[in-house]
Amino acid sequence: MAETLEPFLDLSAQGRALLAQGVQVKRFTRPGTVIHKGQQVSGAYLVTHGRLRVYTYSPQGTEATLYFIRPGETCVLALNCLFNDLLYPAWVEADADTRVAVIPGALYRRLFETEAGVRDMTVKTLSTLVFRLMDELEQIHSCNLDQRLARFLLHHADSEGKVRMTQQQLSSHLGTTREGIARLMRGFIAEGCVSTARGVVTIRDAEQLAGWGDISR
Amino acid sequence: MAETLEPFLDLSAQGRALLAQGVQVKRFTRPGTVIHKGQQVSGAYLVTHGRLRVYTYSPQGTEATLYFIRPGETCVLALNCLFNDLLYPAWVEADADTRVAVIPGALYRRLFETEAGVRDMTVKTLSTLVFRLMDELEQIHSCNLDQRLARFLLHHADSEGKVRMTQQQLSSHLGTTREGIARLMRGFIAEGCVSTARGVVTIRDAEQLAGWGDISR
DNA sequence: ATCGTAATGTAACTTTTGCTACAGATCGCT
DNA sequence: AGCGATCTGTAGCAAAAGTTACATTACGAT
Repeated sequence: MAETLEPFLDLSAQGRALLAQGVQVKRFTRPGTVIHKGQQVSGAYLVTHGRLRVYTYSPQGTEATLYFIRPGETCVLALNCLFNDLLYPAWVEADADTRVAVIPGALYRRLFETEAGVRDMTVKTLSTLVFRLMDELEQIHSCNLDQRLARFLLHHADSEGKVRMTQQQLSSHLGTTREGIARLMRGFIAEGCVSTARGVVTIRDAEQLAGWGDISR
Repeated sequence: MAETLEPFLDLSAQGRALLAQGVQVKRFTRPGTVIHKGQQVSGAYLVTHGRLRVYTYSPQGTEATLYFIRPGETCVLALNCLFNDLLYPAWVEADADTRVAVIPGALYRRLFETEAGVRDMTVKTLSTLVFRLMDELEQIHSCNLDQRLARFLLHHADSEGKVRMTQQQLSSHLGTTREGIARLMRGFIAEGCVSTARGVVTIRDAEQLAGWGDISR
């Protein structure tokens, strides 16, 4: 079980032994809640398979996805809570069938002290998130929704230029409404940048989409 | 010189010796640029006196303050850049006469490996920022400007309930325009929450300001 | 004391976004 | 094939915030 974590942590022999003792592997299926807001965090969460989704609710009740955690990634918020003795500030649910390795808090702290690999991973993870969040903030107050959506689509398209998400999901990601997304899509479609179908957006002209807002409209 | 850093870092004897060798103290006066965007980061910046201001420009040319660094705090972005070999993603200027201890990158990394105090400080600093940023993001898509301004004022008032900033500065902090701030102030003043003068906002009724948006208007 | 500069106050207008309310389309299931 | 559920498309109105433009007020320096 613990072997799957190796590639991410790069541990010494002692570290591996310690880890093997303490890790618990948990499984979650499709729409399963992993952590509630305000919950005590029991340890570091390392996703090995599947995907977790971290989100909050706005006072109006709409939810906004903060980010996903893919295999090999940890939940940074949980790390934060561990190191600062805080309660978890958001919700987490399984976005697919997911396996998570939970490293109990005390063990994680011990590993952090002794294992350079764990330290590196921790700092890198935190740093990456800081940059992601700052970028997000900058975008929010320097771009309009259309530019943010364009960027989001380009960023999340697969190799065939398809983004397999419903407009509802897109809107939660951008913290806006479904109607808003539909309206923007209409604009994109009118210019031939994009075509839509149920649950899929297909990028037709990435160039133009990337330059959206610089030129027309 | 290095002694002023002690309280923040809590070092062993070796650590102190190492630090004493390598630290440089730099001084900056009032409107002095400390770091440019895209610059290589030479080390960790620890402010001992005065205040630094970290900000970015939006494409429209308006600047938005990200945060301040007060005595005892370090520049998290610089830490980030150090650990991930990135270029600095914003601008920094001295907001007052400021003294900064610069711990060169290599030295900082060495201290990080050997000194628990430095590790703690690093992780705590990063974590704190992550929370601050997330809170900011959440606020942005769940509060209107009036609520954000109210909160900002309450948060930044001194012991006499005064916030010594121009409306221009307030607007950069919230990523909006000066006129917007003036408009909101008018609302606050009308309700008697606040009074304004050149360069100062004085909170008259903190209770009401805190509950802004829940009740009236 | 006066003059220039920076800060504030105001107002009308425009754009963007959110909200409400449907209508139509697509999918899976029985 | 029929039905319900989910997803998408549209439209109109309201609220929020940005834009432009200018008047007024405080401060500081000479």
